[in-house]
Amino acid sequence: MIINASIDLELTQNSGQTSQPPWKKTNDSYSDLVYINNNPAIFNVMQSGKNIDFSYTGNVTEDAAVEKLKEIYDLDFDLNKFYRYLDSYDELKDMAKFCNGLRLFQAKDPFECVISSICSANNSIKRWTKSISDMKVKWGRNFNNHYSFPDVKIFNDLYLDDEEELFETNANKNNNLKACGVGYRAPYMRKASEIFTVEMDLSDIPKMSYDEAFETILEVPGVGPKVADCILLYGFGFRQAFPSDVWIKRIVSHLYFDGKDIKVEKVREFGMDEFGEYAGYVQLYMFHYARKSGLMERLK
DNA sequence: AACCAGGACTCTG
DNA sequence: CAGAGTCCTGGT
Repeated sequence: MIINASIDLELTQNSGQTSQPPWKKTNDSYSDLVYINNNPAIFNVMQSGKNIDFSYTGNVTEDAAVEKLKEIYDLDFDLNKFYRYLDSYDELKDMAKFCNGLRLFQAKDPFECVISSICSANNSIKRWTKSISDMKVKWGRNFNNHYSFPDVKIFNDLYLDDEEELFETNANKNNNLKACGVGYRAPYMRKASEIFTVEMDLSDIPKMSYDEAFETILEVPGVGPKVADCILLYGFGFRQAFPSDVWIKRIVSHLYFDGKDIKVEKVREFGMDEFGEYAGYVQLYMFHYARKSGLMERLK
């Protein structure tokens, strides 16, 4: 069925948002395993003009499936209104045309988003997406050749590296976190999953204010300000988050501060004050505008 | 083959 | 409290 909402699927899938790695691509369609009230379904999406051609299999109602699809691709977000907003500022004018149809790519699973975001720190998109995909194949549930992200309980029992694995058991090898190429982030990830079993419940986050959620998620090992904002934006839809890293710093500094070197922390405050509810989207569009327009090369 | 990029954390002053 | 050094891996 055609879902009437403009989006560029290719762009959105490959925009490096830390909710999840890109979905499995077969010919022109992307598919993945999605759970709706614990019922597995395979979602399949394809570009159809400006819209999405959506199909699914699984024991869920069409209404529930479409609703979930809208959540994941943020289809209720009014892109045209956002483009009018961008057009009204000299600094942001050019961005829409370089990123037309780019939308938030939101988490299917908040825990997957947390681990993906921790994994993305000090890392490349290519590398963290491969790590997460490897984890899914190793420890996720298999449903019609698609894999879920392993849940907290499973994650809790994982070994960190070959040594630990060998010491604990003489069974498999390469069945540990470091074998997924996460390096020194492995202990952060395991500690994080421990926290979610004993003292923090991810389902509480949506009930909090942005500030409270930010402070809470910062407590998780391996989560600093940038990663916290990624989790809040891509995992929980807090649009006022403005994830700030070196690239956003360079871009903001170039556009608004005459190239002056400013602290990443100041960039975050500036973005939140300046863009309000659009902060998350502006950050997304800035980054891709810089990539596609050649600005990134010039800022290096 | 030696270097570099990328955030969070830890240690130092 | 700010600034510097370190962590791992894939890429040049």
